[in-house]
Parts: sequence; structure tokens; C-alpha cells
Amino acid sequence: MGRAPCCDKANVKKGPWSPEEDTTLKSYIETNGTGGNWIALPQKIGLKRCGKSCRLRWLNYLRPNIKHGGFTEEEDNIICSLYISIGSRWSIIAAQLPGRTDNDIKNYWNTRLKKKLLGKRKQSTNNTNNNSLMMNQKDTDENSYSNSLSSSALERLQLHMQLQTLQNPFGFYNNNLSVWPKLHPSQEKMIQISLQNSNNNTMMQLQSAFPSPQVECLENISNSVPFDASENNDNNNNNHYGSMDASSVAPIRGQGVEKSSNEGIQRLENELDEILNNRNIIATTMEDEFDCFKEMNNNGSKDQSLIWWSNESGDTKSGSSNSWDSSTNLIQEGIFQDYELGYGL
DNA sequence: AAAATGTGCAACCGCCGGTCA
DNA sequence: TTGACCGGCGGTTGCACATTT
Repeated sequence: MGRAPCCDKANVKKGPWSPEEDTTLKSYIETNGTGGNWIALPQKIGLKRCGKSCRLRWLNYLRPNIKHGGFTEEEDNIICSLYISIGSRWSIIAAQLPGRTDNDIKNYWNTRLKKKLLGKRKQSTNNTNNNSLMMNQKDTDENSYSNSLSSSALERLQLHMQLQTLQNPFGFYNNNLSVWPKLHPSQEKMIQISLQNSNNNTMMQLQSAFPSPQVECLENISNSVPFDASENNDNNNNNHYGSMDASSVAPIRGQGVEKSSNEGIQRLENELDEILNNRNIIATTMEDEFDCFKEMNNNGSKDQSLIWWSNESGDTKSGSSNSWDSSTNLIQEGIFQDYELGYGL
């Protein structure tokens, strides 16, 4: 049996809001607040709207200091960075961008930013390989691969690799540590835990598929340093969420989110296996994707686009701790903490 | 000029977790 | 402890407008 609807759908208005409705809602909330009950609010003020609809309208449009459009490159970078790190958790991403709503960022990502980074993939593939039967086979394989991997994970993997390629287009799997986006310690920990919980061949497979000092480093870590779960608790007590909205750091919920550590680890393992199994497909298609970066490279934006992936000081010895822009470092701590919590790690 | 196609974005939908009686 | 209610979230849809054919 389904859940009862939040309102009488037959008697509520849907669709675009009129200026009169906006005025009514805005003036009431500015004067009285929401009253702590969105469901009851429309009845109070005589709006034939669902409470949820009122809430959404207020949060996404009527609320003061809302910015629409005109995303800056810095905002682009933040969005990309966080998307790769935590996926489509728009509320958390929005919390890092004052004046932006999760809906706005989500739309911006889906309609522009994602295409900017990934969207030319198909076109470039076709241009480069017009008459190649092998490429037709490759495309088929790639599509199959794409379908098999969750779109979020796939996009993040692609972005990860494309950013790497941008910095060093002549060596996909070279051993230059500075090329690899450095992992946050918590990310390393996640990988470490997932590997500890899988068979010992997994790290060898990872190193084989993506040979890099970073993976090698992770291998060493996993062999020598047991993970101390209490560290997470310490982090929890230190308010590493920074300026993040308290509502944004609730445990992960919703579709596709694991409810136990075993499920989380299992998913990590599964996605890693799929990545490894399809390594060759990815490797051959990466070359077709070079021009995906040209747009990001224009206007001297390359450095800015990648500043949060590289160590500004030029120190390439550390594989983990200096990869994040200092202004958001504490916030990132919180984000990954949240990520860990979401995976039950 | 008209039709087809693409794009951007506001709004809706359904699910989930927290709260409280 | 349980279940209803509510807020919040991410995914998706639908429509207006822009661009291309």
C-alpha cells in the first residue's frame, strides 16, 4: 500500500507560479516565517498549492540572496570537484556555493557542465573513427560498459581520467604522481577498507590497470597500516563540516545508497571490478576524448580548472594531503566524512 | 517561413530519514 | 516500539524558448 499523498492533489494548483502567488508567499514568510509547517502554510495564506510546492518555490526562487545563472569558473571548479568526489549530492554541493540552490546546480550540471566535460565524447569519437569497423565494435563495447556502470560512477571515472589526460595527454598510465588527482586521506581510507575486505588480488589488479605511484602507495598503506575506525569518531566530534548547512550533512539517503558497510564495500568492489574489466575499452577511447578538454583549456583556464587537483607548491612527494584548495579544506573533510558515513565506513 | 530539434530551467514526483505522540 | 506526519533530497518531466535544417 502506497503512502498517503501530502496534500489533496485534486484541489491544488500545479505548474508555474503567478506573480500574485509569489507575492503572497514571499510577504507571508518574510513577515511570519514558515511557521514550522509547510504543509499547513498554503491553507493559512489562501494559496491552492501543495506545501511542498511552496517550500520549493521559496527555497529555489523567492528566498533572499538567490543567484540565478552566471556561474563563475571558480564555481564550475567547485561543482566538478565535489561531483567527482561525492557524486550527485546537490544539497551538499550547494552548501559550498552561497546563493546557489541544489536545483540550480543540478540543472546546471545536467545541461551544461557535464556536456562541457563529457559531451563531446561521442562527436569526437565519430570524427576520428568514421570508417572503422573496429571502432564500431568499440562503441558497442563502450555502450555496454556505460550501461553496466552507474552513470554517476561512470561520469566521475571519466572526469577523473579526463582531468588526468588534460595534464598529460601523452601518457594515460604513466608514473608521474603529480598527474594523478590526489586522493583525500578519507578517500584513500575508503579504498583501503574496500580492498581489505576483498581478496588480495584486487590491489594488484588496480595497480595493473592504473599503474601509478598513488595506487602503489595505497597498496603499501593497505599492507602496513591498519585502519583505525576511531579516527572517524574524532572527526565527527570536531565539526569538520565547516560552514555546511546542518541539514546537508544528514546521512546519505535515497536511491542507490547502501545501508550497511558490507553493501557499500560490495558496491565499491563491484564498480572497481567493472572498471578493471573494461580498462582496455576505456584506454582506447580516451584518445578520442582529447578535444573534450580544449574548451576547458581556452582562455588560460587550464590552470584554474585544475588547481584543485594539483599541488600548487609543486611538491609531488605527498600523495594525499595537499590536494584540496585551502579555502575549502575543512569543508572537504566534512564532506568525505559524510561520504564515509554514507558508505557505512 | 515553417518544422524539427536542442536547450535551459522550473516544478513535480516519489522515496527516505527524523521526529513525535 | 510503532506508525503517521513532515521536511528534505535526487531524479525526472514538461514546457517555453532558441537554434538548426
